[in-house]
Amino acid sequence: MSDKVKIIKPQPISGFPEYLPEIRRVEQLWQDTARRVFERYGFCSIETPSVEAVEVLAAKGVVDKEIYVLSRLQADEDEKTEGRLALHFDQTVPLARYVAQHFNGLAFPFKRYQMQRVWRGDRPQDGRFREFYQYDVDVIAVDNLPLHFDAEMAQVSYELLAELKIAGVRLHISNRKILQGFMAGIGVADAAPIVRIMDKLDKIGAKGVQETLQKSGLVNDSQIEKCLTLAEIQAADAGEFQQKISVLKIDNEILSEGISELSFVMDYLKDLPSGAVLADMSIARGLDYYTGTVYEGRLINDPGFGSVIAGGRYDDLASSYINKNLPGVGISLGMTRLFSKLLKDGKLPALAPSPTQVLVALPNEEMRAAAQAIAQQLRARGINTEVYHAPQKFDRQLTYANKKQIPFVWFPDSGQVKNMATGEQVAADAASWQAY
RNA sequence: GCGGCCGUAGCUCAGCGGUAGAGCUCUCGGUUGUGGUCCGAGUGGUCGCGGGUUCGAGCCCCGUCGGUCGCCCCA
Repeated sequence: MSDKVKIIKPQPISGFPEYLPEIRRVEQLWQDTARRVFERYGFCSIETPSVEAVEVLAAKGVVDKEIYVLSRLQADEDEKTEGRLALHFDQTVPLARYVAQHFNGLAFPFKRYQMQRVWRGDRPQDGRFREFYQYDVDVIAVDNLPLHFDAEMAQVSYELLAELKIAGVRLHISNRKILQGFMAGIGVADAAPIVRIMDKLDKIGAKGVQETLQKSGLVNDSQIEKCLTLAEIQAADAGEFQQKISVLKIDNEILSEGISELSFVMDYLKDLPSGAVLADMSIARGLDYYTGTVYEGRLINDPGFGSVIAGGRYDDLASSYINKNLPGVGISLGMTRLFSKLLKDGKLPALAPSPTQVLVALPNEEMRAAAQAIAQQLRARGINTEVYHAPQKFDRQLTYANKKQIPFVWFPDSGQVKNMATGEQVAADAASWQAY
């Protein structure tokens, strides 16, 4: 109580999410689950610094307007130009740098997962943050990386979502070579801008894509028709995909290669539940460096929300940092985006704000040692236990347990345990008591 | 970076020229140290900030900052 102290009004920083304990516990549950699933497939964990040298981040010619540069509040002029550091905007570039740097210390194919925050200076929006978690899974090999890994990425992603009981996400898969070969086959020189428009198919519809392409003036009507035909191809399995794409009748070597690769991947995934993955020719993520398989996870019921998973295969990932040929394939799960969506829709599991299972009540100061002894016995048996901090009236202590949703309260004076959900109270022994 | 909407209590919002409100939260109480439900009472706001119009501004005008939605781009 002072009118002299200047209060700095606490307020959230847009684009930098933070949660109450009960929500954070769900986030932790996601992380624990992801770790278990990734390790089940033999991926090991690495962690890289939050910052990289600006020149490392910029090596792939990424737009730098979204990169946060790090500087001290009072930096000398020469520090501002030399050896600048910036927050990483993804985990693929740091991985490439890491692999190049530790090349001799790693066994290949190198399978790693990485669950860190990344930063982008983009304008925040629904589902778009400036600081967010990505769970990245990648495999990097020397010279040759078997296609099985491309399928494994989809499999791991699916398995994680299933384990988290997240329904409504579908992984769309394509292959960059198909678009590339197709564009060459119909006589388009610069595919990128056209592909970017085709990518909006699910958002603006076939008509929207057609009109946008017409307005762009980059392609003629006959080409537009072919582009639309291609973009609208979706298939649940390899057989359906080959049947649908064969009607295009475009002869191009790269196109054929892409078709065969995508068929292989889809065939490998045939045992996943139907609807889990979908071959989809309209997707066009990461035009800059993906060279083969590309993935994009979208919400089935809200396609306009944006992608929650993105990834793909890239040849020579680390060529900017080492003179080796290191092909890789990886997938990045945009967990903060997905998390915020489920939170908003009320679809996250409801957890208590505290991990405490038993609150040992404190009747009076004389009982403190006895309360502590009970708590230690329970903790030794793996039960999360806390002792109430002060000898207050029991209604205060119970209110505390109630607010933290602690399921059991132990009364050391009577030697009884109260089940907060049922109100039932029974005698118990800390050496053998079971919660349920 | 460019356009539309919005800033009132801790939270969600009502009030749209004339004494600043509701619900939820929070605190206390409803005798016997036993919570949640229910009932009662109470705390809490220079109405984002600065200027202007007016007898009078939360309300109208200008500016500014912040938020939000869409576009670009992306997880």
